[in-house]
Amino acid sequence: MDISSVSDPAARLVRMPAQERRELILEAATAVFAERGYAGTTTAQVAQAAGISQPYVVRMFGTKEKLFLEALDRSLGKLMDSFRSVVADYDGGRLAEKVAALGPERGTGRQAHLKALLSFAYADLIQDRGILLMLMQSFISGHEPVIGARAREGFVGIYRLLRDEAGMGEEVTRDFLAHGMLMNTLISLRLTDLYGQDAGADELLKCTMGAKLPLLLAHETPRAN
Amino acid sequence: MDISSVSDPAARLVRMPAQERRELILEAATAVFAERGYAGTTTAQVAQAAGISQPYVVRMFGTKEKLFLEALDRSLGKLMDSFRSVVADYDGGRLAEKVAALGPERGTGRQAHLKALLSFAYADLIQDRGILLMLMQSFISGHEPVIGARAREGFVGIYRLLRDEAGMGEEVTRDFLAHGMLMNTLISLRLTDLYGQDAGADELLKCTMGAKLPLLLAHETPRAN
DNA sequence: GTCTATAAGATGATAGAC
DNA sequence: GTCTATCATCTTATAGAC
Repeated sequence: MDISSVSDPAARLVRMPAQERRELILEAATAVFAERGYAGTTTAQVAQAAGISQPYVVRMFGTKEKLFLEALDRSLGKLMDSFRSVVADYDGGRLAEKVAALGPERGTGRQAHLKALLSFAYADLIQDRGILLMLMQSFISGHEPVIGARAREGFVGIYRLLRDEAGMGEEVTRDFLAHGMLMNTLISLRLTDLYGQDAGADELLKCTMGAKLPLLLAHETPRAN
Repeated sequence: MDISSVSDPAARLVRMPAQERRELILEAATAVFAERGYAGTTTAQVAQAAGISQPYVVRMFGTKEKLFLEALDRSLGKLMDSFRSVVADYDGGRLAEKVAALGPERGTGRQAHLKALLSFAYADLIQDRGILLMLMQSFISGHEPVIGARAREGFVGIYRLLRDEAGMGEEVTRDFLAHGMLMNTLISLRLTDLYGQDAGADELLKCTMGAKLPLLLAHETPRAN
């Protein structure tokens, strides 16, 4: 995703409904905050990515912090929506084929099935680096009074969704989260950049991502700078 | 760890050997970079934490980036030293008592034993938030040309150490790393701040940290700001 | 080895025009 | 709804004294 072209830079001064512009800015902000972090991102970078002026970004969201919070909420929302729809589809019997394709080595029973299905859904979702990295950025914001609090709420919310709403139980949820965190780290680190060049990186990626690796490598991941 | 008192602020203008001052600055830099990240940290904050002037920090390390790299290397070094010494002690039979105390539910055999022992060593090491958070900061620096490259090298180095040098094998190493990443996330997020106040947070912490939880809660974790 | 002074360049946010 | 101009602040790094 090329940050500088989230929207057409030539198309300035185009009036548009506030809600539409809002979403456009949030998408741009997600991409920039994701790579550069809260402190490392300037409102001018977000503005450029969204194709509008810097003061307008501030005008629309009040402060940089509020903009970050909205972008984080948006990512968390997409994640929870994705998980909820998998659970609903599984319970509605609409994933019977996918379940059959999983094979027995991933375990049997509802919890094991959900774990595998949700893991695929997650790998799918985080093909959008923006979403994944917004989460990662939130994880390291524990010390920030406002953002940190929201980050904790978000994480606990996902844990509850998985353990209680989806009914995966304590241990399965923990293992699911643990492997998710490892996937996060490998992607965030851009370990895929070393794929084919470093035997250790290759094996770690294969072993961690399994059948989901091709999805990752398909990424165009231009080193933003 | 109170950032503002890593060294005595009153003790200015005390001459000391360059190497000693270097280590002092690196320790201060680790604490500050850890909480606020690379972009969010100013050289003035590091200077204050180290009890010296801002220009002297720059003078000694050249640039903020070089300072960060040295602090990261220092943390990575401590981590690898810790892991290597566990492996050496295990193979030297010097951990027989600890192994016996593990109980059978953690598995038997060299790999399972090492996994459990290393996991305790890790929990011990990251009682120093600085080390853990420096690693986390490096994980999200994938897009930075210099820091990102070092971060990838460091991660692959640890993977190799565990898999090959320690002989834990692919799957066990992956699971070890995965659960380590989850621990990292919970600590970095300061989820312990919610302990006793949020049932979800409590159960996630207990389930993830197991016997290592008391270690975590013992922390004085003043919300730096 | 360590400091003070300061240059040179961002950056978040506000004011006010169109 | 959107922009231009601009302020006040902060930040890295350099120069040079002690």
